[in-house]
Amino acid sequence: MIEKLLMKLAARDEVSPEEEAALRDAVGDPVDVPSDKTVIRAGQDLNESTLLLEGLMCRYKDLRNGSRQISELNVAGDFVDLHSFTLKRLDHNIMTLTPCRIAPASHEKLKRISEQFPHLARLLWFSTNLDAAIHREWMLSLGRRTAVARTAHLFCELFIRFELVGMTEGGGYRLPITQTDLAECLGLTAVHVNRTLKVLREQGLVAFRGGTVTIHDMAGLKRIAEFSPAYLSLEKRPR
Amino acid sequence: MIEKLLMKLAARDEVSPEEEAALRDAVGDPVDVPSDKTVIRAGQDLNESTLLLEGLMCRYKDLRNGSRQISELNVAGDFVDLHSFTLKRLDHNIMTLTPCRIAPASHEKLKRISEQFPHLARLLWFSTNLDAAIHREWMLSLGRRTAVARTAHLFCELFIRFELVGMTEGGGYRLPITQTDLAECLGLTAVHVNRTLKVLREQGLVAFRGGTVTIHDMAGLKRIAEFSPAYLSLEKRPR
DNA sequence: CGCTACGTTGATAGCTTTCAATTCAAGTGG
DNA sequence: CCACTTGAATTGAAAGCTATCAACGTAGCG
Repeated sequence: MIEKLLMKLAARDEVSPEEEAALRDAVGDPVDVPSDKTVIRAGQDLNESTLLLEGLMCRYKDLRNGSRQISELNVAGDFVDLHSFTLKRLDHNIMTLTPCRIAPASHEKLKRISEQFPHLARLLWFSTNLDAAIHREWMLSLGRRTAVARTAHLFCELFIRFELVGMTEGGGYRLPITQTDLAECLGLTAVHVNRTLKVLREQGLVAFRGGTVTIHDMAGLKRIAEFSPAYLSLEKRPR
Repeated sequence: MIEKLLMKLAARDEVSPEEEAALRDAVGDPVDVPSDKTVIRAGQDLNESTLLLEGLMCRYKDLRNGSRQISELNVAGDFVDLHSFTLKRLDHNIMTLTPCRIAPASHEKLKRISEQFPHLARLLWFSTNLDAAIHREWMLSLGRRTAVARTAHLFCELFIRFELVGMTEGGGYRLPITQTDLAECLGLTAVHVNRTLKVLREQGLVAFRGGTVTIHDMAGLKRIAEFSPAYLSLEKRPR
């Protein structure tokens, strides 16, 4: 059940059998949630974190005028709100973008991990630091990249993140979200995302249709996105 | 020396005398660094984290065309790269924006803290999660707020962060950086920041001149920024 | 008294948004 | 099997916010 989470952790550091057991023990029974449902609301008091087993979720905030910014896309294996373990209340909402299966991990058990398995705790800490690194890259996109580069960059990032949990198929992957969802990730309007996708498609770089991303020219895509995977900490080393 | 760091932590949770001692023990001798110096470069292998004692620093990334995005401003008392403890290599550069005094904290000692003082470790973990929360708020600014709201929001955020370490004076604070620096935080050009500052000034909300921010109408400033301090986790509670 | 960094202002260009329509795909019911 | 419905994707035209390019003002300094 926590296999995808383990794949991601194991790509970054050794995980001992005892640590794996502790992690398994911390995760409770899975629950199914329909699409487009806000699972966690900003400000709510939390005593457990949520592990995403299947599906796509996102973190978002919105403004009074209704405009919304998604701050992270979460794929299977992601601990969508591990940061609530220390924050206790989140500053953003979390919703499903597709039907999802999730499982809780009580803060009580996570606390025990932090006391009895310091190395595992550091790995979990690492995971939240990785989220922050992704946030910084998105800031660079939002603040400085053009719409085309920004969109290309997101497709590159997701390729690697899906690859880490064995969810790419050939040069692409399933991403069953709407152009409006994409727009809310990219700080653009849905209309402009549509035009931007058209450019990427016509340049033979990548196609996003019917909820799947097909990368036709990875090198070219990375080039215009100025994509470098370093921020994803893909090295396996003691942490 | 670590007083400002302690002020910030103590605002969020109890810090025991033993924990305080462990923290003091982890921090090495201070060093002075001139302004505009990149102290840490992306990709470099790190075995210590840096505590900012005095001055202003920032994290930034840039694109091939030379445009730069600052992803966080760090004030005195901030651990500017605590996340390098688990990341080991940073995805961004860190530079001084003013003359600074910094002090190192070896990863070795931090590791010991994670093993012997799990609660203190959680507080440090909390600090990095707080950085991520700030990142998310900046993403909302970069992606969805107008130039005026974005600038106003930054001034609100900094007011609270300076207040936490006792560095506000009346309705304002020192912020000895250039409009170009601000532009790199806000995802704007320096020229547009200049015009935006003019609007804020003429509306009687806030003035930024000679490196100091003077807030004339905090309520109005918060209103146009849609500023709510919740993301700064200002509650004192067990973590 | 020039030099230089920073701040200010004006005019113009350009990317993205807005507003509106139209097309497409998929599901529902007659 | 085919209208009807609905959400999503496309496309066009116009408006708007921000960037660009350039010039000029200001203040600190050797």
